[in-house]
Amino acid sequence: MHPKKYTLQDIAKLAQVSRGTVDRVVNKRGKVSAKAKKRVEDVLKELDYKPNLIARSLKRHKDLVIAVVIPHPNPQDIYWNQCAQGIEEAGKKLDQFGIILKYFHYHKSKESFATMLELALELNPNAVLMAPIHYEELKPLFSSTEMKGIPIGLINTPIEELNYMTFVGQDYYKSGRLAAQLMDNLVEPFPKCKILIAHLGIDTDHAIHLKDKEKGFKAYFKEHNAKVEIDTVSFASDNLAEDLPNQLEDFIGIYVTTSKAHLLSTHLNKHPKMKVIGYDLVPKNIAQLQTGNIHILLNQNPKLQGDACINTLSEHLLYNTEVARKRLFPIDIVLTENLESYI
Amino acid sequence: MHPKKYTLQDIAKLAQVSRGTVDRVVNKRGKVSAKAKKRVEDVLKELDYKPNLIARSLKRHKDLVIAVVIPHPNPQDIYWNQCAQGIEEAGKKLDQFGIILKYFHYHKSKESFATMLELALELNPNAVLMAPIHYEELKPLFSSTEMKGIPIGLINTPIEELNYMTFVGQDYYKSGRLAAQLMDNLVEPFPKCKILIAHLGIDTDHAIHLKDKEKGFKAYFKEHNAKVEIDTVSFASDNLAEDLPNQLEDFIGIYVTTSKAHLLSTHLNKHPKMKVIGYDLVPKNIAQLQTGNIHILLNQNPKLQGDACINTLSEHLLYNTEVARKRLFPIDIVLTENLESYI
DNA sequence: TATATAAATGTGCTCGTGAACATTTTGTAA
DNA sequence: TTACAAAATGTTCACGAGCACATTTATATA
Repeated sequence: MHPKKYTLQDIAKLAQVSRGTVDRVVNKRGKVSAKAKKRVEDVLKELDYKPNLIARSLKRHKDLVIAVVIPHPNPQDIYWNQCAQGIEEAGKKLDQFGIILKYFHYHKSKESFATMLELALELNPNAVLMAPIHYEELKPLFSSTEMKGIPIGLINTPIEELNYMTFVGQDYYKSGRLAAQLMDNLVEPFPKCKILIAHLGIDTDHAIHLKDKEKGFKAYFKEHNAKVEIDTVSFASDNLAEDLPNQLEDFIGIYVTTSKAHLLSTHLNKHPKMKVIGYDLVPKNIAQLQTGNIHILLNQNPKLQGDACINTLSEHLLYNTEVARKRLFPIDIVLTENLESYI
Repeated sequence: MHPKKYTLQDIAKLAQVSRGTVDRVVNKRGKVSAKAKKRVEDVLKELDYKPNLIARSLKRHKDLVIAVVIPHPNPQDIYWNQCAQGIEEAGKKLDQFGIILKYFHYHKSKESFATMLELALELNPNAVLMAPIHYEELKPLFSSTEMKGIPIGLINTPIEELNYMTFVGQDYYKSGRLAAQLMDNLVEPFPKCKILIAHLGIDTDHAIHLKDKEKGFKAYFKEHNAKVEIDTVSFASDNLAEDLPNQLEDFIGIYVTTSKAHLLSTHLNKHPKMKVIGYDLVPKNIAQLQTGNIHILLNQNPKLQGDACINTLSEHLLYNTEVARKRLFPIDIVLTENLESYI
């Protein structure tokens, strides 16, 4: 049942060559005659040889370095904070295998990002995990020859033009569609109703995604409930007191595309029937979910994403496996009754 | 930043003893003088020595065996089928580390389970992963001395009396509560409404869980919407034609606690406004979700559960780590708009 | 003190691979 | 054919820990 494990020595004997030759074929080091190469490859295929990774990483004494270039995980920024947590936890386990992570946390400016990426590249890392928030500014750095050959894992923002190896994130358009479906189920079917899309406290790092969410949200209603009227507002500041439309009573639901849904709380007291859908399990949002001001939170699972991205990269470094180019995480729907299971 | 890794040899030199002596101290093999032992232990503590697990498992030539005792994963039974899938996929990666899985699939009878568990124990496995469906019958087997010392991972059913090492599963009571909340949000607030809890096509292996779901469902409504009337029906057979109450029109929603919600389809055509919540992403359920007969599916994520359980056990075997005693998975809420991301 | 015996300590080989090095075979030009 | 480099192939050691075995040291007995 369980396949016997073959060693280089076994292969060598069967192919009637030395272990060194097999090693050269397996690791594509060249210096092997075509004839020998074929014999070895035949045996390799025949026995389905898989190198013993334990032995391999024992022998390799130099550490493999993964440079992690992400926004600074300050506690206020739950997304990157949790993401960093996932990365660090995954990193601890990889320590065993001689993989070490070097962190380059940047502040949210193009300059900081560029600096950190350059610093990271100076290390000559074996792989780079990064969140390319300022993607336009990135292009010159990416095209530089320094980047050549280093496997790149992207998180949060897939930039197709880049030659990345793997991407971990979500589909923001679908996230918007899902929010719309939830809203559609939540609100009572009035003959006429208005819903507000609110981009609150927007941060440059997610601006692009917000547009995708908006598109998805609108697309859903266009397909399923065209009589619903949808307005959109954006506020960069955290202070909504005077900015929010006074006529909130016209609306029956608010879709907050950022993690700032909790900012609405003071306004919501006047509109107890308002349905609110927001993002991310930040403490303030959780509190509002429990008081009933927020009805649904969508969880992007940044921690799992960080974990997944690091694991994909390290798996590639260690085992040279083919990796999925895209890994889209499901969007978890969080209500009060299943909140606990997510935290 | 990164702590240097010390080897037995390093310790030996500093403690002015031989590598063998250090080895004896580290592995508590005895045959060391008190004086030497102290010297070595001091150095060990000083340098915070951690054995290199890679080298250790390279040397260990005998495989570690995990016996997997779960219901037969036939394609009809999506839960165990996916669970087995997760286990097998996790197993493939562990192959590398000399961990092999031996399967003992049982048919759903006490006898079959007992037989398989005994067969598994005869192997003298290093760990056991099992789904203890027939838990009452288990007790004698568990108390037997054969079980002593073998780490046990439970999946699906936590049995507190057992001395298991780790459990992976869900909280069924909370699952019921969540379903209730979703139902509560879905149905329009009529002055009087009746909701049906349906245990359809019940299988002995989940019978206990179904009761928990029912309790949770009822508890939620008792707390939040006491005027809702809740009826309960159970059908073991798959043929509901004559069994289902004719007066379905009295009900406004149905909570199906099993993966058989799709069986309702023929009846639902007559009741287009009926809200249905079911479990598991089986193809038939998915089809009904897409046609709109089923509104929400709760996904128990059996595959991830299998993966998690195997990984926890093997991590313990390889690295002797402390493991979480309980790992409760969130219940995913699946609508048409996020269905794709789960399959 | 010599001798037997146990306890303590040290040494050497092994696991499978990678890489440096040593050796053999092949190819090419005089 | 000889000479000699280049290419191909073979050999050896190292990685760190575990374990069997060899060796040294301490203790007890006559």
